[in-house]
Amino acid sequence: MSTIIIMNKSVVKDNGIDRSPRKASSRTEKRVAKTQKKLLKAALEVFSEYGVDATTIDDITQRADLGKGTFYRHFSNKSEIMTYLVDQAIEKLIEKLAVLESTATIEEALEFIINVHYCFFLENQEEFILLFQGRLFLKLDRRITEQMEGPFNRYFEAIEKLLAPYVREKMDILRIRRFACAVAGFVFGFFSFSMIGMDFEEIENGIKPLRQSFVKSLSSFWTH
Amino acid sequence: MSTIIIMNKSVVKDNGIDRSPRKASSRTEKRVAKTQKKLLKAALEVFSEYGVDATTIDDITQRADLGKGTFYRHFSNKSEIMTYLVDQAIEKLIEKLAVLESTATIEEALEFIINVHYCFFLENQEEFILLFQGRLFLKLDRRITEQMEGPFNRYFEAIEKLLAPYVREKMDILRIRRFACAVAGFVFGFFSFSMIGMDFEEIENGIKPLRQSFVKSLSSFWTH
DNA sequence: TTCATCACTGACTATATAGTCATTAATGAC
DNA sequence: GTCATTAATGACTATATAGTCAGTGATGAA
Repeated sequence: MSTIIIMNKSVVKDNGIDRSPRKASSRTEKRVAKTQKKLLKAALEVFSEYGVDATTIDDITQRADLGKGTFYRHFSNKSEIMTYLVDQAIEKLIEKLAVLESTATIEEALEFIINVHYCFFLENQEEFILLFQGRLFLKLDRRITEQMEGPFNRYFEAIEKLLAPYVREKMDILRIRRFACAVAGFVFGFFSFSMIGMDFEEIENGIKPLRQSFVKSLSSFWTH
Repeated sequence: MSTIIIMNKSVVKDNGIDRSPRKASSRTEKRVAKTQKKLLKAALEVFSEYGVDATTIDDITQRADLGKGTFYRHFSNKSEIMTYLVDQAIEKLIEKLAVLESTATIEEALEFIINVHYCFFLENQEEFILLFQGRLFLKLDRRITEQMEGPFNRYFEAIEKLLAPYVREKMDILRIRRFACAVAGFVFGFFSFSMIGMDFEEIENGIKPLRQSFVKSLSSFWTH
């Protein structure tokens, strides 16, 4: 009888000596990873093209050039892969927000936050559209909502964390949340509407001066 | 052989004398109108609850307490009833925008525009959610897009028309469009994000001071 | 009251999609 | 090279939904 226990994606020896963390992830694991990546890429594409709701599993697997059954080896349904992608996108955004230097003034901090969103929008349009849709589901379908409140709350917390150093003693947590809403709303909203009949250069020309005034007004609101 | 030509919903005499615009719309026509109203109300409800995509025709007719066939007597498919509702909602919003007095200053005009959106959001949450979804489709499904660009363009034109009197000679049409985007984006975006974990009073407290600073910064942007 | 018209109905059909599973192909241990 | 394991496959089934249509009932003209 073998002493080797084979688990989902890793092999573990149970005889005292645990030889190496495994040369492991040989070709099979790489293939699996590659397949999953293909699925995620394809899903992100079709989600942003057709919308999450209108997308079928066949759309995803056809775009990924994989069999339908393969999808179900990796994800249990459409909602799962969407949640995964939303999570990933939010994480990306949070990561970019995290590098703000602590020496910045409130104006610099706000400018930075808006700019991060702006760059994210420019460089990751598919993710932006996905998040925008995801945001919408928060009000529409309670079941999906529960899966997605996590990522979106982390997003708000990240913004709140950036603003925390500038908070005066008795500033309400609600006030900060409101602030985060205003910033996120402005950025998402402006870009979303900009997407009708404006090209990139126009959007860029449009956002710059508006960003300045928005930052100015927000910081004067912030500091009373 | 009768000289009366019966058309879809009106009766026309073709013998010279056209007696009255018809006592006509007797009970039958009222019943038809009532049925259509029930369908529209039900559709608006379920669209805002489940989302347009997730809604089925059965959802609509069940909510309206009508047979499924009845739906198809009034609308040819889901997309048609959605377009109708979007059109209606935009018209409502435009109508409220149209009453701005021409004596207002630019600050007053901006304050007014934002306030109209705010009231519309408070009083017509279902329509607001529908428009928000409709806005999203503009980028997602080219076929639906074509049906809906009309209403959304009229919306932008309405805002541009309000701002036109304050335009300096050589102000670009693009600049005005950008401005309209910023306003619409700010309002839609802020409310949309506000809907997560905020009640009405909080939203009201949140929007007021932000609106003031936003108006101030926008008007300074406007006048250079 | 009678009867023609047409709004309304909901069981039915056709179709699209989710999810399954027996089969095939690739991998890696020996 | 052989063989066990498991990833990938796509034809298949079960189900949900769109859209139809023969039948029912309300309306209004005579």
